Amino acid sequence: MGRPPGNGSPAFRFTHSEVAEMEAILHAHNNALPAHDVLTALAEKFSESPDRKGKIAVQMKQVWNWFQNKRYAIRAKSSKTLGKLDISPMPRDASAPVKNMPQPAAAPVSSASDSTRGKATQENSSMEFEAKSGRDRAWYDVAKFLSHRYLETSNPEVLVRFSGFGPAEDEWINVRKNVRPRSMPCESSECIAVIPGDLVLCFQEGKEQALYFDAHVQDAQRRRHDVRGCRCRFLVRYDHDQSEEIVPLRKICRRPETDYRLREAHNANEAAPVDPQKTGMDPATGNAVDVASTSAEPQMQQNANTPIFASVSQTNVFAPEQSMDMMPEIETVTDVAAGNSVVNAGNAAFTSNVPVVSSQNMAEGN
DNA sequence: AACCACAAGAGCACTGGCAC
DNA sequence: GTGCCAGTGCTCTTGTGGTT
Repeated sequence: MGRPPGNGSPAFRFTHSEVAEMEAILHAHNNALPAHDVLTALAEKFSESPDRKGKIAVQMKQVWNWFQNKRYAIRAKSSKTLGKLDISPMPRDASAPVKNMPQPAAAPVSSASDSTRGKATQENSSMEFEAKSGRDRAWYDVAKFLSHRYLETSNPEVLVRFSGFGPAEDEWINVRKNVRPRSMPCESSECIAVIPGDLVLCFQEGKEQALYFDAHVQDAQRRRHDVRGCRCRFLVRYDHDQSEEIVPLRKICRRPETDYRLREAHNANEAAPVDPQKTGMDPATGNAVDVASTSAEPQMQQNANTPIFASVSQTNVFAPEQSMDMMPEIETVTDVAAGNSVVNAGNAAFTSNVPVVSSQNMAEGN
C-alpha cells in the first residue's frame, strides 16, 4: 500500500495560489468533492499557468487527490477536536480564517510574535483587550466593543468585534469571565517572566487551525540564549483540554500581571550587571529563581485571573469599580448604519450613552 | 557563525474496504 | 463499477541540537 518509490523526478507540489483556489472551491462546495469537469478544468488551468506552462502538466488525478486528502484531513481534524473538547454549540467553520494566527507569508520562519498580536503590541502601547470566544474557547484580540448588556444574573456582557474579523463573527461575551487585558507575546529576553504555575496564553497549532488558549506552565527548561534568541522550553498544560505540550517561548504570550517581574529583573540587572553569556550562567535560570522567590508579590498578581469587571454598578455606566485603572477610556461613536453605539476599545471606556440591552431584547437578539 | 545530522511534520500518491 | 472514506508510504521541508 502507499506510494511507490519515487522515479527520480522532483516531487510535485501545488503552489500557494493553487491551494488557495482549491480551498475556495472546496468551501464553495460545502466541503464536497467538486464535479469531474471542475477538477479537469482546474488541472488544465494550473497546467496553463505561467509557472507550469511547458514544464509540469497538472493531472486531474492530482487535483482529485488533493481534494480527497483535504476533505479527509478536515474531517479527521474536526472529529478529533470534538472528541477532545466539549462540543461547541456553534462550531467554527473549518475554512474560516483563524483569528490571530500567524500568516506564514508575512512571518515566514520567525515566531508567533510576528503575528498580529506581536505587531499590535509593539505599535500600540495603550490598553488592549482580548476576549474568549464561546465558539472555540480560544482567545482573540478585541478590535471593538460594539455594545453591552446586562443579563438577569447581573453578569454584564459586551458585543465584541474580533480583530481581523467582520460582523458575522461578533459575539456577546461575558465580561467578568471572558474579557481581560491583552496578553503580550514574549520577546527573547522576557523568558524570565515565565515560570512554572503561570497562566499564559499559548499558541496551540493543529492541522486546520492554530489558536491561542489558556494554559498553565508546568515546567521550564532554561537554556542558554544564542543568536537565535531564547531557546528555553516550557511544558504547558492547556486548560481547555488538559493536554500538555512542550513549546518554545515564541508560542507563549504572558499575562500583563507578570510585568512586575521584568521590572524587578531589570532593576536587579542594573544593580549588579552580569553578562550571563560570558559567565556561562543562563540568564533565565538565575532571574527566574529570583523572581519566583520574590516575597513581595504585587497586588496585581493576586488578581492575575481576575476579570476586568469585578463588579458592576447598578447604573447604566459600564465601568468596573475595581479595575477602572485598567480600563481604557471609551470613545463612543455612533454607527449610523447600524443604529448602534460603537465603542472603540483602543482608547475606550464604556459610557452611559451606550444603550443598555435588556435581557428581554437579548432573548430576541441572541 | 557555519555546518551537519537528526527528528518531526507536511504534502502528495496510493490502496483496501465499504456502500450504492 | 463507481465514489467515497480511512489509512499508509514516501519524499521533502523545517526546526532543533550539537559540533567545529
